[in-house]
Amino acid sequence: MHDIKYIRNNFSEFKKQVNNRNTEVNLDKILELDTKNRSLIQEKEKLESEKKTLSKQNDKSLFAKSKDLSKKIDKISEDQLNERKKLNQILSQIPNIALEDVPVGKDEKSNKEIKKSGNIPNFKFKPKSHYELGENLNMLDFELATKTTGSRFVFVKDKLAQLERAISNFMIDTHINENGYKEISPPLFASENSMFGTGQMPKFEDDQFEIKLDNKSGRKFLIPTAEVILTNMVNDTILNHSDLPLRFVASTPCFRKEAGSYGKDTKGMIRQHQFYKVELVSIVDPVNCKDELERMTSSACKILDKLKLPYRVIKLCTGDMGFSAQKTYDIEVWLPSENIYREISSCSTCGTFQARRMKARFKKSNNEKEFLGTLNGSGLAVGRTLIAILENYQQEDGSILIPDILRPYMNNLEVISKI
RNA sequence: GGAGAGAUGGCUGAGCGGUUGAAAGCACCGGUCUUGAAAACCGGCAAAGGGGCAACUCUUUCCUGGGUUCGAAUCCCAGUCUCUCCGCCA
Repeated sequence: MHDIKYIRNNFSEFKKQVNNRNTEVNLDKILELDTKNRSLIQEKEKLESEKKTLSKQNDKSLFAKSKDLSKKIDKISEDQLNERKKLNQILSQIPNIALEDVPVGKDEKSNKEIKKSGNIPNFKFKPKSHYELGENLNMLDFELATKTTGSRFVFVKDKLAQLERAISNFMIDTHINENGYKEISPPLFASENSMFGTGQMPKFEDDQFEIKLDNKSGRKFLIPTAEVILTNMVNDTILNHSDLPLRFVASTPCFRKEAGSYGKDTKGMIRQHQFYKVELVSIVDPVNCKDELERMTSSACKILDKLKLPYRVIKLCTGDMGFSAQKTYDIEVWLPSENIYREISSCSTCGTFQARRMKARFKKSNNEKEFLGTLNGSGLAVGRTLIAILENYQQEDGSILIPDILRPYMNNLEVISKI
């Protein structure tokens, strides 16, 4: 959510920056609504002030007049609330604006590669896809999932299930022991308010799974990412400056409808309705957002380094970033079967955009309150890491070598092969 | 599922129709004292929004939404959430 004052005072600049974000919001309407809203407020307040004075006099002869004022106030108040509602509706749909160093562009073609790391494996045979490998091992079962559940789900079995768990534990351990994150095991349901806070709602409601608890309580949604629940830990709070930075890590299932991606990545477990992800969230003094983003991204890269998987880091352009992001690095891992890099992590700073929606603030030394900076990143997507290991560590006979660093998590198993 | 209790500023907690935006304590900030710190003492300290270059000023807010009243944190109704007890339960 943007500060209306900022919009008012920097309108043309703001408009230009929002247009870089591929949105079709009627920004001129904002100014109009804002002006209307404020003039109604002035009218209302003038009458309220009058009424207050009358009331204080406690004089019977003035009661009728006061009652009359009340009616007028009610009327104006209703109009004003109406205008403000319309204004907020528009404001809540405007994406964050990008930092200066973010490339301007319409789609992924304008993204900039900024780092490449690791060696692309040179196979003496034609590398198989992760689903071929997994199915041949009898350890990935898509058909079974179709039977029990439906499309875009998978059964991971036996040693691959163990490997998946190992990946997740290894990532968490690294982040808590080496990168200073605190482990959290959060709820997987989020309230509508939390979904609003991080920006999933109202604009992206169609991507979310709503859960019906009962008829009484408020709306609940399965988290599409732990970012929602971890970031909202500071919802409506005022932290002390000395509490900062807060760094959280959680490994959770994530649930997404993947609406609008029909026909995309239908084979394999690249795009599922449910997947595990290790998520990193930082809550910081907003002046530190940029540094924290670098730190977070390198925390995520470190995982790939340790797994010895080849990857590259991409700086997303304005048109390709997520709704709440101010700047985003995607980390892409090499997939031999596709001969391309695929996204395995996305690290973003949101500046104060989410904090403003959440009313998440901190107290500065002079007691002034300021909105917090929030960042989130995958560290990493567990399912996709499993895919990357399958494909990059495959051998000609279809067995999978286990990366050294994961062996302690696998009872020192060295290779996964068909039984 | 049944029965109760509650929701007040960053926190704890008074107030229960008319200078109450709200006592008190804690926390925090400034100062005195001290070589420095602590303690003690003095002072300050809610938020959001509107107007003004500014000093400043106005309005709203005591869970949310309605209602009663000239006037509501205080009374009434509905809702949400929290807690306790009973039942059920991984």
